[in-house]
Amino acid sequence: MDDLHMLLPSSSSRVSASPNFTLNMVTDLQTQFHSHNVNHEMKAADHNQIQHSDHPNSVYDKANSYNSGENDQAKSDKKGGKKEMNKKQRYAFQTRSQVDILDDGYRWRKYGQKIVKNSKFPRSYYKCTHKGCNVKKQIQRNSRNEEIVVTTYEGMHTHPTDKFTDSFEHIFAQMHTHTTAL
DNA sequence: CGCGTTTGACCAGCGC
DNA sequence: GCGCTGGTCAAACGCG
Repeated sequence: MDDLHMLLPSSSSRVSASPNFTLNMVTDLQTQFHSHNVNHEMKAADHNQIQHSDHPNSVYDKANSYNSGENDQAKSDKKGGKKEMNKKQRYAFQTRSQVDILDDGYRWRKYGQKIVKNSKFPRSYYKCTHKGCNVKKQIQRNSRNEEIVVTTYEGMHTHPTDKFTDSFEHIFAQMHTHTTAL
């Protein structure tokens, strides 16, 4: 669990020259961890644990019954009858950043924002804009620590990143250097 | 003009 | 059944 609480020092998240660079590191790291089988993958259960560590009455408890798959399908499914849910892969991680928007190499379109209970900050909902890719993510700032941004990914991208093709090793090395446990 | 954001409305699930 | 809450839609709007 410790390795899931990957936080960048705020100083490195505030690289003024290229703020996106560090943020890219954070999000892409998760992907890389996944592909490297280092067990940094976080699923719904882990996700809840994380939230529980911050909010015993986490609103994320409902995440386990999360019901949205492909949007159009989900919509018709809702009308025609419910299906089993809980099938979508969800990955959550926390980053320490001054900005909410993590540029992870994919293009996202914001489709909603909600005030959620137990949080001072609104939760933002994004969809991947790539054609045929239904990945979503939620971004929410931790109400107890404003520096911490919780990002929840749902689904797997069906396409490579639009950018960020630089050598990851360099970034990965830096990430290890800056990673701290909660 | 195309794409992304904002924001109020709507809907479904859940607890009481 | 009702109200609360979270998630999504979609029209209006902004920006390059």
